[in-house]
Amino acid sequence: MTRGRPIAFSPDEAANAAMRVFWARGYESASTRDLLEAMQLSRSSLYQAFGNKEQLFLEALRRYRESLVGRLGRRLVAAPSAMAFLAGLFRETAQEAGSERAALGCLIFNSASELGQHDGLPSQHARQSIAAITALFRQAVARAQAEGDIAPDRDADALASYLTMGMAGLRTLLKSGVDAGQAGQVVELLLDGLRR
Amino acid sequence: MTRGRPIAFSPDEAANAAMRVFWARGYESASTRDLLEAMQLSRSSLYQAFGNKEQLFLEALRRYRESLVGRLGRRLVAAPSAMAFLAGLFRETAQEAGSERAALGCLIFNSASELGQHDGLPSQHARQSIAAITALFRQAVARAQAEGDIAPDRDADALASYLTMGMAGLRTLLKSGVDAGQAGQVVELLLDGLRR
DNA sequence: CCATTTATGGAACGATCGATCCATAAATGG
DNA sequence: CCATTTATGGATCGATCGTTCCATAAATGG
Repeated sequence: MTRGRPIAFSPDEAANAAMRVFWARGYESASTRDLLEAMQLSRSSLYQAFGNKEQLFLEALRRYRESLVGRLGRRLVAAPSAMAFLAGLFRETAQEAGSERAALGCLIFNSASELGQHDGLPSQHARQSIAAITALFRQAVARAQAEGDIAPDRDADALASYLTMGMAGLRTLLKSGVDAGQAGQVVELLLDGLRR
Repeated sequence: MTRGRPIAFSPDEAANAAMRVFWARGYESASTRDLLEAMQLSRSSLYQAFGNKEQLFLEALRRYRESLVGRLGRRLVAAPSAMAFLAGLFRETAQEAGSERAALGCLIFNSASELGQHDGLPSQHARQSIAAITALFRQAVARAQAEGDIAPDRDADALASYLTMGMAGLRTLLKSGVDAGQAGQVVELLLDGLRR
């Protein structure tokens, strides 16, 4: 059935390598040289397999979103309570302070900041990803209300946006070099805002 | 005293024009072509007057910070109460939703996100600017405590960082295209977290 | 074993990047 | 008016950008 020379690389691993490059350097600043080196393939193969830089970036955004939302969704389902999930997520993020991971930030928020309200597909994708994060937070808030940890009369949509704002702001603080102590205190204040 | 041909442009206006370009496009994406066009001067004049792109960017960051911190400082002093200052600032920012101004974001947070924890002077400058914003918020919180709007036993430093996180997160939400209604609700939740 | 198909390596493309250089313009002090 | 000093416009630099193209390698089906 298949004819011709078979590819000598894993498209999956190559795409993940590209994602890491975009994550660390941003869309514009990530050069094709950087990408080729990290993906360990030749120019021809990159363009043959992924089209061009923008399409490769879209693939990276897609993978990042799918991985993030999937992981958080599973974690929410497995958590003993939605509030425990939210508190754990934000506290762990605060604990990243000072690490290389903290310096990376989040590819979605990074891209939203870099691309803003552009017309292109990457910008649209980033905005949709933020909406997906907010939707996940909304699920968590609704469950926390059902579990009695958040008052049922509070606006779940507003609280979800509040959490998205909190995560975006927290990631900015971590990028600006805030220490784990400060980040932890901020997160506790953020969580207090949830409980009442 | 002064010899030679006088400059035919206003360095002050030129620097402000450069600041607006960096604000709208980011550091790396702002090309010297963009800058020259906005500043309305020739390459020679730019390099003669401002050194190079990085030094011009530093000047832009310096001006933005001075303008922002100065304006907010005056506004805080003039406000009937520190809490009124904070509520007004965040509510007005939320009202920018959907506007071109909202798409621009804040040059300081934009730069912190783009440059992260780099070694260079621009990154350092952005981090110091975030610290300056937090310091201003701390003043406001301390005054609000003295004025009875925030309980005196609360940690002013933590609340100041909480506000910086809130502003950074709010700017990200605005960039991602959230509407004024959602932004307004988020800000009210943020302000509730201040009062208790 | 040959014709066909696909992947690969690398040269090369035009465009643009930030930066430098030089001839010329336009002011000054003497 | 002339010598000097500084600013300006524009050509030009080497490097790098994203992308395309072509010759070659490596697999397949017949």
